[in-house]
Amino acid sequence: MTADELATPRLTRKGRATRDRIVAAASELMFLRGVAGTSTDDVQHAAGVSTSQIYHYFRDKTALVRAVIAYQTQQVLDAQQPLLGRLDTMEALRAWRDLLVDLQRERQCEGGCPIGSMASELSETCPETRPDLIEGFGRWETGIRDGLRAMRDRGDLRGDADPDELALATLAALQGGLLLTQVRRETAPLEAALDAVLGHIASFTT
Amino acid sequence: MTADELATPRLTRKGRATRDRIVAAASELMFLRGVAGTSTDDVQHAAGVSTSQIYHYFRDKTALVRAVIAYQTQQVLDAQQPLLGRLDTMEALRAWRDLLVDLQRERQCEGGCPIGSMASELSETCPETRPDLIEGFGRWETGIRDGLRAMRDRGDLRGDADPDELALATLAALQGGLLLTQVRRETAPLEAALDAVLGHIASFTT
DNA sequence: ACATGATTGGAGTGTCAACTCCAGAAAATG
DNA sequence: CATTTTCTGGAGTTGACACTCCAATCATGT
Repeated sequence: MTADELATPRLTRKGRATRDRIVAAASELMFLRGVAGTSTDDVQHAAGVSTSQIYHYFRDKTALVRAVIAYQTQQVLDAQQPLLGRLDTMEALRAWRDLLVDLQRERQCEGGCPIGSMASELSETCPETRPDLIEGFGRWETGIRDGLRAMRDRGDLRGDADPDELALATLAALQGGLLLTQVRRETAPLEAALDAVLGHIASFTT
Repeated sequence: MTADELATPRLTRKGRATRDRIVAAASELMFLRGVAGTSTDDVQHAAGVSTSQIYHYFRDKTALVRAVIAYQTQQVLDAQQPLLGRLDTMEALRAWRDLLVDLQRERQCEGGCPIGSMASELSETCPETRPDLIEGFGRWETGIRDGLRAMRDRGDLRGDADPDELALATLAALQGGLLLTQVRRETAPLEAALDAVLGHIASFTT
């Protein structure tokens, strides 16, 4: 029960397609230019729809933004699969690290993290989106945490390792690394951040 | 030679005071509501000046934003003194960690990092501010790095510890921790992030 | 086929934002 | 004191933005 279905109870196949096009176009624009930097007009043209359609499928811009957050969360998690689903060995963690670094390099270190950027922009200015952002981060954190828990349950991590805390620290390092990488346009910060936290996790291996 | 003097070569004492009031007011508003969420009108009222004064002291909104970045950088660094100037023992690092956590708690985890928030909002939408943001982060990073270098030079850190990389990782962990703390309105992410990176640094101690 | 409701196009509205202009007050300069 | 420059107030301009409205068109179920 995302915010989607509640807003528009009945959608024909065509309607859903149009709605999806709007969300996809809005997501790309908001990723590139920020939420405030993206007007509904921009979204219209990019999606090839008319003014009224956006307001037919979304109550207001905030509703659209919430749909964009859900969409980007899915995109981000999908881009990390299948690794994110099995982060239960140091090798998997290192491969995941490399994937994240490569992804940033591919896009010339531009844009940062889609979720992180929106979180920063919206946390204070648009409180109603905070639950969506928390959920997005939460799903990400869960992926990391489950792997670490498996490692500890299996005995690969010592008992004094706290998977929950380590997962949170890992997500934080990732976010901070992405932010600095975005500003400086080089992957060094992301690499340093992830290497440090992975090194820390490795120090708990048996 | 900051951007300040270049823009307005001659300032009387009164002029400088007015300019400072504008920057201080803009900084607070932009911290609370973001750059895009702060209009020049808002700044006017908060600073108690008239429309033309803002454009007398700043060529445009971007110039004002650049001044705000410089101001916030100074504020952030000052708030961490004198600790930031002497981060050359694990005790100092831990005290610094506690200070950062306390600062967040004091402001109810709202707002995140003044520099980090602006970096995220402006990196893509306003490229001309990126050098200012890089410099702000750079000064912060330097404070951390110098302490770690001193530790290694003194022999408190092993030779295989890379102070530059560790400093970068520390700043990244801090930024990511602040972002998650801002979204979730609790200090746990910041604590986890800093504890992890400090633990990692501690693993290099002799 | 027909009725119902979803879907679409596009003109229109009110608000608010950044920025300009100009003229007068205050301050520095010589 | 005279003059030059900085400083200030506020009205005005231009454009963009979120959002509304209404009429027309299509899809769907019976």
